[in-house]
Amino acid sequence: MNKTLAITKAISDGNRLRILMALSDHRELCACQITELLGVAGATVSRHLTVLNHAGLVESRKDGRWVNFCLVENPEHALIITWLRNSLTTTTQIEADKESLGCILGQDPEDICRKQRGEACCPVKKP
Amino acid sequence: MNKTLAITKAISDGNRLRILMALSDHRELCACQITELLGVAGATVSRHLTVLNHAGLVESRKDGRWVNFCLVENPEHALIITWLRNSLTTTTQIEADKESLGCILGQDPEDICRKQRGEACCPVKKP
DNA sequence: AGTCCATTTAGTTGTTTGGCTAAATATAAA
DNA sequence: TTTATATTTAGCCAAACAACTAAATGGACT
Repeated sequence: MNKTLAITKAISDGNRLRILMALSDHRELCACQITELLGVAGATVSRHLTVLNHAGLVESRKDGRWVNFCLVENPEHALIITWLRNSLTTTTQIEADKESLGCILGQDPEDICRKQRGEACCPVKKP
Repeated sequence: MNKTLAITKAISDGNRLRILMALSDHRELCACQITELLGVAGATVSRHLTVLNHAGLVESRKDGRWVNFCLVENPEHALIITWLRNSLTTTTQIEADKESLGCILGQDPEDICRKQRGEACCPVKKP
């Protein structure tokens, strides 16, 4: 039962659901893009990603200083991911996130990180 | 997102998963039978059932002093219930529960409640 | 009415969890 | 090597939660 519980606990938090939906729309996102989307501290995002990873829902791929995350393609998870997509795609939060992600993907990750540590950077568009 | 979160939070507890699996095997169970299965205080079971009810997963039917619970048949929940059954039916905990439930259903609920309040289950005449 | 009793609600306690900041780690560039 | 920086880990705090006991509720019975 522990494996199942790891998954149900992993999906019982709003920010983690937002991460899963973002990754189900865009194959791969780096930590700073997810941080920008959620608007919480990078350390907090990292911990959420660890929870999702331990549940087997998300995996990471290192690319230099950057770390990219994507959903694990596992037939055992197909039902639950489908159910989450069905339940969430029409919610205002997830629709707003989809819009935000459009902006975020249009920016250079370097600029995103600069902004996140409080430095000035190129104009930022927000919906 | 709140509706979805109510469901994911509801299924993120081991005892509540046990309740859901029990109800998916036996159409209807009364509170004292579930209490007997889980082996925790009746008040605790009542709270778990309230959480499941608020998430829309479980409904109750009063029958005199007794209260019977069953799964809500809702197409929106079909996927998640199926996924839970797939993930859990082979776990030792749920298999043990299935066995226990066989015994519990064979007993008179009156006896179950007597036992739960500490009386001998097959009343012995006192001098 | 009065009693019994299955269940729920209140109130308490110890644990878990999600957030933060600051320090540590690991990689790239200078 | 030294510096810069993206991410993770550690440590802290407040809110949420699951368990318990005791009190309240509501139905059935005499």
